[in-house]
Amino acid sequence: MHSVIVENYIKTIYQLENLEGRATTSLLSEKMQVSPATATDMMKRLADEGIVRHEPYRGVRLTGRGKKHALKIIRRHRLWELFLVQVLDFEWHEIHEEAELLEHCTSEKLEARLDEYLGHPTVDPHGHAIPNSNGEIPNIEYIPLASANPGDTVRLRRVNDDSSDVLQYLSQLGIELGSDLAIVEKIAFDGTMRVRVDGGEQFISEKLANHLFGELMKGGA
Amino acid sequence: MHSVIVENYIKTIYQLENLEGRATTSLLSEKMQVSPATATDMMKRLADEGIVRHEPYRGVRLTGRGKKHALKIIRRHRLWELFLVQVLDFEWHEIHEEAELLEHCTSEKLEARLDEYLGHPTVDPHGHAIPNSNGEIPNIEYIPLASANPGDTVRLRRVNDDSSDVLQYLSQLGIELGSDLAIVEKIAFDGTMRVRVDGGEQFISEKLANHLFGELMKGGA
DNA sequence: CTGATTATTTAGAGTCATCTAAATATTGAC
DNA sequence: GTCAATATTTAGATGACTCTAAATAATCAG
Repeated sequence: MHSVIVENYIKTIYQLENLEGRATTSLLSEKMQVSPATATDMMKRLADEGIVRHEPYRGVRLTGRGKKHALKIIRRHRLWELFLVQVLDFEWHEIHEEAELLEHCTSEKLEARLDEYLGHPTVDPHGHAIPNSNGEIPNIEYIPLASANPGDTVRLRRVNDDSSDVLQYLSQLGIELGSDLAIVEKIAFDGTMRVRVDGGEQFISEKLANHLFGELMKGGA
Repeated sequence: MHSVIVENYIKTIYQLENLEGRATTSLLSEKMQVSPATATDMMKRLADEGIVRHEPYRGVRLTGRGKKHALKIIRRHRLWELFLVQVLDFEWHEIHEEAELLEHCTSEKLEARLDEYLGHPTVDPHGHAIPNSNGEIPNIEYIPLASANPGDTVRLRRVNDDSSDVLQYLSQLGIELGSDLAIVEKIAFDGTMRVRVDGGEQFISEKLANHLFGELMKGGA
């Protein structure tokens, strides 16, 4: 079995691959908070183990086996997040760090029991899909709020940000999964949006709007 | 903070101290499955940190601080055990190994939420007292089944064994916490007991009987 | 109370994950 | 297309935890 450290590299490589196409030395070293030399070493080690394919100077991509590993860890992470919210009454901004630890001490049986207790859930409290026990993950297409226009209403379905601050801020604005965000105005200059939520009006920066995903309910391009 | 490894040494020292008065090099090395040299190293390290007091060639004893550390870990272990049984429907023989991992990835907040969810419990599924959040642990006096005599009935309150096999075997015999064990006969030769439980008769070896603790209900010396 | 046995410690070394500094390869500006 | 800037890899070293083998201390039998 892999150490906690190695599991975290595998998970991070998966995320970088989804985000950037592949995990380069500098991206990996930044995300893992280690020196580039350390990232290179680990990429070579994982390549030797058949978890990734390494093209020197061009980064790594997970193999099929590597992808399965990563999805297993992500599944456990997201099951724990949901469990913390639904059972132990945690807030959505408190769960990421906890799950980051718990995901590495979860046996097959514990994973199965969590899954069962939660009724075989398909999404976590941030709206991310939970891979099934075979490591399959549905690819649900939502649009980023930033791509919507004045007159559109977007129903929030996913927040692509594990940062506690961002999630806490959204809660403060009265925004949660399922909230309908009606775009009143989009400021051309910096992309900031004025949106109506539950009767109130809020400003959402373009940067934040790029992390909010949902379904277009009415209005259009 | 301490590594998982160091936490396990601290916990093991606590257990050995309770069992044998102090943790010697050989006991510690055996329990931790490391060489005696490694145990010595760790004892010296923990002494430097003020977790234990080390008398060379005579083993270690936890300091006040060390004891607090140990009881924190044990508290988390036992809360998780109870949680696994009560919430996730685990059997009592399946929980030790799981809790052995979870105890090391439990934040203050998670510990508090577990405790709250379980209604501030005082004993775990094997009947061991759960230390409170100040690291205080009540010392409840029960008698070992082995000390009881024919005619006595002992109500089972604690099983001093984390081995999955032993617990599974007890379940097979229909014995659980709260069971009344009526001693029918004690074989002089090897101490084996014939006991009546729920209408059936079972044999319990002296070795096992020394791991079963409870209250004397009737009969006497 | 002495010698043999057993327990403990010391010495020296290995592995894993990490670092810094130096060397090498790639990329981008002109 | 060449050279400077940037990214990556290599080389050598460190700390945490582990080992084996050798040295030393404690214990026990006679």
